[in-house]
Amino acid sequence: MCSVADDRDLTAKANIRNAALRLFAERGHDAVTVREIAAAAGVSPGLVVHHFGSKEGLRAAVDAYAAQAFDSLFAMDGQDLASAMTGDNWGSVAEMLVRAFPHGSPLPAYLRRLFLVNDPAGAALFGRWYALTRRLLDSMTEVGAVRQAEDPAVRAAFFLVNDLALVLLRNQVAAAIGVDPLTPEGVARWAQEVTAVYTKGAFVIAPSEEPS
Amino acid sequence: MCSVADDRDLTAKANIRNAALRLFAERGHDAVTVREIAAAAGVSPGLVVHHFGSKEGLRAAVDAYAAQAFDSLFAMDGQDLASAMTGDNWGSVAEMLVRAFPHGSPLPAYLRRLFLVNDPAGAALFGRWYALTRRLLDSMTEVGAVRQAEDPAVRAAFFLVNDLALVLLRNQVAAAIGVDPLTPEGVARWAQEVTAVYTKGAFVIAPSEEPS
DNA sequence: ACAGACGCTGAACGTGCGTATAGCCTCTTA
DNA sequence: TAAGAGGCTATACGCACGTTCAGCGTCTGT
Repeated sequence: MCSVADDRDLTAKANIRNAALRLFAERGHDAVTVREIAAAAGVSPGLVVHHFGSKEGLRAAVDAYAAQAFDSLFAMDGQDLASAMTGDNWGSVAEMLVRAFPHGSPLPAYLRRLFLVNDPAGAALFGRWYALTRRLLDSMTEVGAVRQAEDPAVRAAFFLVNDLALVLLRNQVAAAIGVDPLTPEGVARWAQEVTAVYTKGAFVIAPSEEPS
Repeated sequence: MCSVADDRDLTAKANIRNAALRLFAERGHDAVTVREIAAAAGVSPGLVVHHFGSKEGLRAAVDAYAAQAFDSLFAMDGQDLASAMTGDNWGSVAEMLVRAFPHGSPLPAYLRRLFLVNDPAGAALFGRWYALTRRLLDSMTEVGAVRQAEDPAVRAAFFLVNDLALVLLRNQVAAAIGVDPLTPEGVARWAQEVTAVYTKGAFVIAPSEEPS
């Protein structure tokens, strides 16, 4: 019964969890061995299973820790919702991540793993964020900050997916445009162009447009 | 010296490669064993290494096969470039994938893995597609089909990344909107809304907009 | 001071992996 | 028909993995 000590994260147990989080994010669960995690945390392999029961238990603990970190973005997003509804800037998941996590944090990469491995935790996270995006867009539509969507479900998915794509393809985007998009400078440059497309559009309407 | 027989893909070697492609796409290279690939192909494990030298050799062969399949999309995109420049519909990577690969093809999932693992092949593919997107947008800008971008490099990355996101988050999007976006029906519904945003925009311009 | 618990280590165990090897069966070629 | 090559299998080997276990030091409560 140690329900008090797990908040104070200065212990070896926390070191193991942090090392595992970083290694899992970098290389994936299967490609990381318990011995590597132990070495990175400066402890023996036996201590890992002593604290977490098994490698799978460690994975669950890391998942829970990351999920808590990501859910803390919800509260922040709740108050961002009001400012976003003014419509004067683009409040995105990527911007939230940049503001919430310091440079070099393994959490964006861990988020990427969650989505790309079809992890149930990732699916649940996507579902919550999708519902949030949908509600946000509905609210903004009522206020008149965004146009009425032809297909609200798809548009909410489109917006969310575009934000997440910046996290998922961070490295490739950085190589393409020369700036890491998950840095303050990078996200600013990204947001400027995205806002332009989202407000003014990009394609010129063709003269032969079908009314349908 | 068997440089003739490797085109005719009815052999056990091709079966092994196809089984490996499917399993690699579904679960990742490391999570799949040579014994599983052999069982899926209906051969013995020894035959895998006999034909491909090692598991890494098999991986390279599968990579080359997939790269060839994806590069074949280039030619198709070359002739799509002309139709896309008319501006009457949204020619995207996702639409190309839907048209090029039958339902249940492992190639979209394999593409997802390529990007997930920071594979050099994935980085190269992204680079080529980015250059293509950039050129396409430049051409369309000259013709007047799209507005002049404030930041052309970022806008090209934004467009490409949005398309790829549909591939990367296919399952999550399917769960959210109720339709697999990589089916003809799904991509049609997706394209309609995306085209609407790309042409008319989504956000209403706020009265207090900073010029700067 | 003593006893129990806890954090932690180092060595060991069993398993499943990728790979090597020896040999079988079936074609082809002369 | 004899001989050789190549597709293919069965078995086994060595290794690295996750996990177990006996035991060490230290800290805490009585």
